[in-house]
Amino acid sequence: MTDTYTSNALRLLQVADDFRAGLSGEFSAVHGISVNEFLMLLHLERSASNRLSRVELAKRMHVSASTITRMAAPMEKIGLVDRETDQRDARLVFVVATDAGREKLSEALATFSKRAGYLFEDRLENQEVDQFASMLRRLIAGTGDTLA
Amino acid sequence: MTDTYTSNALRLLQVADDFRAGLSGEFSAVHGISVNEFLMLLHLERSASNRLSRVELAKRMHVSASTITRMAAPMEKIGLVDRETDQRDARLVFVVATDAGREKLSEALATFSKRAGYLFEDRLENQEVDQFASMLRRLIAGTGDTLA
DNA sequence: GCAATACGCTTGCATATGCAATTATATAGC
DNA sequence: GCTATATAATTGCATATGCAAGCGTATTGC
Repeated sequence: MTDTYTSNALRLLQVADDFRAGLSGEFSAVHGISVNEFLMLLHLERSASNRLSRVELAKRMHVSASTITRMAAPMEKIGLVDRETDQRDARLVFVVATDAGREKLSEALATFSKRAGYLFEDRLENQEVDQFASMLRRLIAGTGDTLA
Repeated sequence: MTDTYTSNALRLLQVADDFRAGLSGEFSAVHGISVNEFLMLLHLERSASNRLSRVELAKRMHVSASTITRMAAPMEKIGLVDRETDQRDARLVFVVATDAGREKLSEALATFSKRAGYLFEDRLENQEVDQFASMLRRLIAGTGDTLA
C-alpha cells in the first residue's frame, strides 16, 4: 500500500512541518518575524544583486505575488526591507533588504542553525549528514531554488 | 556561515514546500480536497481505532484545535467524516472517517504516490532510497508521529 | 461531597494567503 | 508607429488559521 517512495514523501512532509512549527514559535517570540519573513530575507541575501522582484520572490517562495506585496508592506514599515524600481522596466518593484533587515536575518539565522543542530545531531552519523545533503541537493535540482 | 546542518534544514524545507505546492494543486483540481484534509484522513486511517479526538489530531497535524473543528465541519457536510462521542468522557468529540472518506483517501493516496515517484525516481539510487528512509525515520523519532 | 483546577471543544477576532480582476508598462507583429 | 498581447504589481473578496476567551465536563485535594 505504501511503497518506500510514498513513505519517504510522507516522512519528508512530517519532518519539515515539525521543524517549521518549532521554528515558527521561536521566531515569533525571539525575533518578531514569521518563518516566511525570514525566508524572504534569506532569498534576498542569497540573490545575485541583493534584490528581487515580487514575482521572482513569489516563485522562489511558493506563494502568490499578492502575498509578497502584502508581506513586504509591514516589513517596509518596520524598516526591514525597502523598495527599488528598475530603470528600464517601470513595472518592476524590487524588494531589497535594509541594514536592519540583514541584521535581523543574521540573528534569525543563528536561531535557525541552533534548531537545525537539534534536528540532526545525535540522530545522523557525520557521514550520513553529508549523504543526506547530497540527496536533498538532487531532490531540489530543477526547481530553480538555490537557498542552501 | 551555513554549516551542513543548516543547509540540510533549509533544503529540507524547500523540498517539502515544493512537493506540497505541487500536491496542493493536483489535490484541489482532481480530488477536491486540500493537502491538510488529505492528511487528516490519513491520520484517521493510521490511528489505532480509526478515530481521533480533535486535540489529538491537532497535535499530530501541527495545527490548533480550532483549526480541526473548522476543518471537520465542511468535511462532515460532504460526508467524508463523522463525529462520535466518548461514553466515559463527554468532553471528547472524535472525528471518524466514513466509507466515502476512506475511498477519497484511497484515491488521493494514489495521486500522492504518483508524485512521490516523480520526486524520487531518477534522483536517488535504490540503495539511497532506503538510506533516506532510515534517516527520516530517525529525524521523526520522538515527535510522536507515525504516519508513514 | 465540594471547591479548585485541568482539559476538550467551540467561537470571536485578527492575520495570512490565494484567485481573479484591474491598472500600468513592455514587447511583438505588422 | 500602432495595435494586440504579455507581464508586474496591486486590490477586492473568499478561505484558512492561530490565539484568547468562554463553556461544559473531569479530576484532584481536602
